[in-house]
Amino acid sequence: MTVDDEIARLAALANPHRFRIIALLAEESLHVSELARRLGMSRALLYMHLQRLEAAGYVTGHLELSDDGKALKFFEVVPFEVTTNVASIAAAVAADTESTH
Amino acid sequence: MTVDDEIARLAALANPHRFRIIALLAEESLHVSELARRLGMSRALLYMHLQRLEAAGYVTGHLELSDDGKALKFFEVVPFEVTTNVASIAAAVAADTESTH
DNA sequence: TCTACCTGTTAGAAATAACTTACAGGTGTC
DNA sequence: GACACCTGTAAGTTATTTCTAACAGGTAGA
Repeated sequence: MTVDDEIARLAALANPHRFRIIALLAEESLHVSELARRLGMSRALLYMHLQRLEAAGYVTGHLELSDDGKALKFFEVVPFEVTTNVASIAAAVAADTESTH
Repeated sequence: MTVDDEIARLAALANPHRFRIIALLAEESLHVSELARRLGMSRALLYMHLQRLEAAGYVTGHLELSDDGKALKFFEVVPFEVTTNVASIAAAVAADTESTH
């Protein structure tokens, strides 16, 4: 695990909106507009946060066709476990300085 | 654990400089100027990062008097283990919404 | 006194993240 | 056609974080 990777994983989680997104999706898979309604935030903003979460691998989205023919983008959580401690950080930094030299 | 607390813990780690600071201090306790020299960064900037780390409880600093009478501010890591997963996030969000109502 | 260290703070610039507004396009129903 | 849903993006603003430059003050030795 490289430093950039670990930081990306941590940074993607470090946001109150994204916490609430994960908490909601943990209960049930929801499509974007419904999620925006429940969280009381704009769809455009939600998209940004979903992109960050998806880029880090915490959630995944897929288009689904509803009964009445509408295309809905559903998102669901990808179970994860992020563990960071002194040793893992030291190892990441060491791995980085090794590869650069 | 409240949402703000967990986010503060995660955000405090999510920075390459702070990773390197922790990695260095994991090997040995160092004073600010020496640390700045090894990392190749300005003291003012280092101070900012150390404050964030100390505020989150990852490092701790104390003044120490050297043999020749100079006051040196040494920092050392406080062993930690940060674990985050879907359940812990859901719990934090739930605890938050409980207390607000 | 001058030099070489050290701690500590502040004001402002620069870079990044977060957020808003405003689009364009689609399907189905009244 | 008008309305009520939906996805998706781009431009521009605001807020936050990060970083620089500059300062004030201290001790010890040549």
